[in-house]
Amino acid sequence: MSINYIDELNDSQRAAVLYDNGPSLVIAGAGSGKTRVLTYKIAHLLEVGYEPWSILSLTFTNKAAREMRKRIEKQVGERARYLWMGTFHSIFSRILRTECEALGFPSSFTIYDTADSKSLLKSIIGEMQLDDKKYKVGAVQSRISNAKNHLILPADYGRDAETKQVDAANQMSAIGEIYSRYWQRCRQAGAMDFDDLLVYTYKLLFEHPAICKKYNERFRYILVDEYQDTNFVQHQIVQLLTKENNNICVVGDDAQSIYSFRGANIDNILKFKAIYKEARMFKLEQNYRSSQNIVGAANSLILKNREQIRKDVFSEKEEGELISLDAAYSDVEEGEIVANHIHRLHTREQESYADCAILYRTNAQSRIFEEAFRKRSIPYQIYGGLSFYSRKEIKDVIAYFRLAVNSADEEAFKRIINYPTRGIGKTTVDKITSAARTSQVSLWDTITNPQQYHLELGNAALKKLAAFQEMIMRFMADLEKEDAYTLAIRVLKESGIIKDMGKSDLPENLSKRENVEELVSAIHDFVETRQEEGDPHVGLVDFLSDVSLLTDQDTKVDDDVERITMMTIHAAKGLEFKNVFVVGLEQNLFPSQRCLDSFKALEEERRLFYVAITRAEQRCFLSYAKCRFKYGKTEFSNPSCFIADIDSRYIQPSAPAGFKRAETASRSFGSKKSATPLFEKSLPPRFKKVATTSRTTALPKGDVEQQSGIVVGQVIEHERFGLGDVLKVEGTDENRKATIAFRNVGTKQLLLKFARFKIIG
DNA sequence: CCGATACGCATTTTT
DNA sequence: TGCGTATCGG
Repeated sequence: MSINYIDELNDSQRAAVLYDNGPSLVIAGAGSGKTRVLTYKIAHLLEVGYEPWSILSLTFTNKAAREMRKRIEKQVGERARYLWMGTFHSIFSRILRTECEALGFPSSFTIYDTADSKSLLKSIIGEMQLDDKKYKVGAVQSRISNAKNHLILPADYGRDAETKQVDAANQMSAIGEIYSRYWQRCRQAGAMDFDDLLVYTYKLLFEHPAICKKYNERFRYILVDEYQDTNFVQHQIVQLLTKENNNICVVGDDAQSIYSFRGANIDNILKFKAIYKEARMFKLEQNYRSSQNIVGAANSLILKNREQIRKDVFSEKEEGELISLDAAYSDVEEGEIVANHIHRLHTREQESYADCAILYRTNAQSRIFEEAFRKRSIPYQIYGGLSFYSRKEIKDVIAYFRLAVNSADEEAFKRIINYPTRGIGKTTVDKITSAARTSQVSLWDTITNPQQYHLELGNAALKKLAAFQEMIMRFMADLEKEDAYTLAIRVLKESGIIKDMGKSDLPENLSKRENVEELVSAIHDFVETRQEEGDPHVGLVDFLSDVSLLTDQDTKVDDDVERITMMTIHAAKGLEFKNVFVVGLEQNLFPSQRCLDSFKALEEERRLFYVAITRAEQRCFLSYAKCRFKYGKTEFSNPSCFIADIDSRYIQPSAPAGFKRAETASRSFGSKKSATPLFEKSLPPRFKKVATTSRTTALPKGDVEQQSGIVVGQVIEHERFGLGDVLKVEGTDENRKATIAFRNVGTKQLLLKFARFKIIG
């Protein structure tokens, strides 16, 4: 087996692949074959003598890791199995499981997900008797997470001047104390949250030179994908792991850094060469995905960003269609316009629905498109929303597993102590909690030795607790004996979950049962796969350590049916579609208004738009609405400033009839608005009701007649439906209605009393 | 312990 | 506006 580097790689890809002597930075423009380079590079390393287990490659998603492993398998076969390949979190949790005794953690430590960590923070805020209106759990959580990402531990937190200042400004000066307690409580519970997996890995390597050395010797070559999305602590860990061999290859695209709100630090990639002084830089600039027009448009857009590594992305594909730009009057009309486009593509161009994607800035925007598609029976699929593993029923079941594996797990305990209902109410739980706090032991220990920890409860309550405790003990006893699947079934039966869920046949209950069944079958699959791989005992412990790091992205969606994909732009990163619709291009939506005051944030939004456009292979459609229903109100806005950032020669100049008018109209409207920002809240004068029969001051009939005097053949411009031709006018006075054929929304009957429109001609 | 009702909040979310 | 959660009362 030999790799044909000449035929399968272009010059710059080949150079990046073959360079294996010291650190390198691969700047991979959108669609430039980044994964190809990574897989070939690993194949090359194997060919020149690296053992598979001495190569570590880190990704951000399980999906990316799986796909890469699959592709490498195709090239090098069996050996791919022994590569260290996975997400930062999964690889580090694996290391931590073997080494964490050095940190004072049990190897069976629990991983707290965001919900667990929120719940713990809530308890702490309550215990400290802080005002939970001032100390919002989410805000506190993100402050702590931010500190961890910057390796500021509780002991240093108060000392950090900037941190202190920010917290004081937000009237949350107790955050440091909350952080300390949270840190302590996680330790007591034998739990790490997602950030801890990184922080403790760093601590492990930094404070234990022998362990650091061991892993430096193990990993002789390290590759990191999506380097633009790494945060400070990830960057530090990578540095610790590479300090002996200095063999590192990072791949990324600064232009696609869109996760700074999660701590991603674009400087890691921008300043890579400052840290690894002798690093070689390779630029992959040929885009194999998109037409020349799309690449040109994206380039012209990103050129407006100041902070970036210059590159000349080019395409040798066909020139392709120009980018289409549609101005809609309202969010509803935008939905109709997009649906019309897709309908046209489907019937006239034989495009599959599966080749079309709607990309938006916020999840809330999906609804209008759903309605438009449903109306036309166009199949669609929405990505995002509640993930499988964060559903209540799934978390409840898993909490049983967690408590059996790690009895100190406080969040798991609280979740299931009275689920299914076993008569252990809030008062009892409060007593357990305070007894546990006083003695500094876990909730579990407290109910195991109630008298030792002064748990003052009635006999009935004690009896119920003992029964609960015995049940969990039975599961604990069999952790080693039984496989995950068998034990999971027993947990479901003996805990009474199955009985509880069988109680009602309400649709939501049915779906809960389905979900639990899906979980059980996932456990079954897990056990079988591991057994096939030669693992003699696959217990719940193993399942748990795997499942905590899974996300929605890992649950498969059946793609047998051809349907339109709808998702946020963030979710679309790394994907590609023949036809892409980027919608809601309005000021205050995209870019989001929270970004307008910060230069850095605005550039990130622009990168987000860049990511959106570069998902398209052949056609890219942009659209915006002049008004949009938001929080129960109609809000008006201007087209996104990003539209003007695209060189106009890439944009289809001749919009269909009506659009030009809309353009000019919105522009003149816009100039007014920017002069007086208050104005956007009120209804613009041109959309005053034509026929006003206000409740308080009813106009005389004659006036109504005159004002609502629209006649067949006229063209009107409606506030939400846009341009339309008057087909018919009937009825008198208050019941007067008109039938209007709107150009983009179809024919509608409007009661003139309520209709907001103006007569154009 | 559940249901009704009120209240507040409302980007993006790889792990 | 519309949802998810918090709280109170039966």
